[in-house]
Amino acid sequence: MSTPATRSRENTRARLLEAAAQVFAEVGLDGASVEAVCERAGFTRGAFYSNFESKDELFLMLAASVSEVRVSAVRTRVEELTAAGALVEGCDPIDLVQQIMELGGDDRLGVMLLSEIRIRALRDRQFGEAYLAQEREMVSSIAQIVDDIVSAGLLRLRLPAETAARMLMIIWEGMTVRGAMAGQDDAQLRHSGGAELGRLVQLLIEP
Amino acid sequence: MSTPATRSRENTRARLLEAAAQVFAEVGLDGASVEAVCERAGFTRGAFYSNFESKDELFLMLAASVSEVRVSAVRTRVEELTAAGALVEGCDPIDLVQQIMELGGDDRLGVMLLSEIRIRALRDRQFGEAYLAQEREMVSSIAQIVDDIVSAGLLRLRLPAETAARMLMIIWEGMTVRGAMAGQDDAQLRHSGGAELGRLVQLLIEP
DNA sequence: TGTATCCGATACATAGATGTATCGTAAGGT
DNA sequence: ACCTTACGATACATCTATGTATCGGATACA
Repeated sequence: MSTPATRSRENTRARLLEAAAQVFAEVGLDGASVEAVCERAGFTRGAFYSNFESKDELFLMLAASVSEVRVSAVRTRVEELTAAGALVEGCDPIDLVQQIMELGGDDRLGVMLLSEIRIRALRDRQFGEAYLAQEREMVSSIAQIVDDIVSAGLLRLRLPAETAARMLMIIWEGMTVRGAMAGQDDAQLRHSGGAELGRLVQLLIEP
Repeated sequence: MSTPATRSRENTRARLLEAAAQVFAEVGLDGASVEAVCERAGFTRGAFYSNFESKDELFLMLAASVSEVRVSAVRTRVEELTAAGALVEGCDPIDLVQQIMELGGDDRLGVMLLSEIRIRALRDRQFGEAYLAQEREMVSSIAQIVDDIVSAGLLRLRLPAETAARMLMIIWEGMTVRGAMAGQDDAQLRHSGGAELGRLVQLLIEP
């Protein structure tokens, strides 16, 4: 009766979104034909237009999904760490930051997809607002745990927590992107980016 | 005889390159048709294919030109500052960094074009190498002046100059991109980015 | 088993982009 | 003044993507 959203329909949409994530990452939004996405998902365009209005609508949904996943991943991780009492005397702040940063696409394709989203945010005013809003959420989640550590008296910052968190995010992004360019595999990518990030952390905290 | 590269031919190529810079920035490499570029330049596609082999070739030339301009702009500025003896006792390092960073496209379109180049660097291995190489040049130019300041005994760094320079570049890029997203006009863009950059500088130097 | 419905496949009409081949014209040499 | 060459415009053939309209089959329900 009231469409319980047929099981297989949801599945189709999910597969199309997944395929789109890959194809968009590989060749870009404009470079990707609807057909290419469908082919990757194992469908024809009939399935596509039955589920989405246009390539653009699909992209917006995908971007929203990616954002939501990233933000909530960071948030739950922060909550876990806080609840699990990881903020004890001997904890290594560099390690903590890396643990948080490692969530969220730092594989090669993930970086490319995020870049595609970022460039869309640059071109599309409205989309840009949403992108920045989502980023502020992430920053504030990170700032929160930083603040918790400071409040616990484990260390002191040379900057406001928000500012520090923003810098961490930007440096993290910059390093992952450059790592992906150097064609390193994912493990190295994580590691080399982490090294630089560690230096920034040492910079941020007061000895 | 030996084609002295007719005056008007060089001019045509320049106009096409300039138009391409605009159009690529606005709608992206894949989103831009050859025709759109030609129209912007006031030509038809006949002129285009008479001067370039493909859109891709044009893009590569444009990217090379942009890189070259940026690197040499920074380099000559560094030389100017060094030669002019700007590294005196009372100089403000924050100001210096901002002066250097302000060169190189920090207008809205410039940011978008650079992003387009960056994403290409992510997708194309060979191009990525070139991109990173060019960036290393910039970083080392910046590191040089930082080093000069340190050598002059005006201040001390908490990090190697190269690392500091890299962080400066990344933060600068991150801030300009986010500024452009917020839809600020160019002046504000420069300013808000500069503020954050200033904080990083204060972080980098030892009090 | 019959039937209604939903969903994805197929076929088609259309639009837009690409690249090439040809043409006209303006500049330069003799 | 004539001829040649260079350069950009025009016209055309091809290809690819898009979106829609229609069809076929599976599934749910009686």
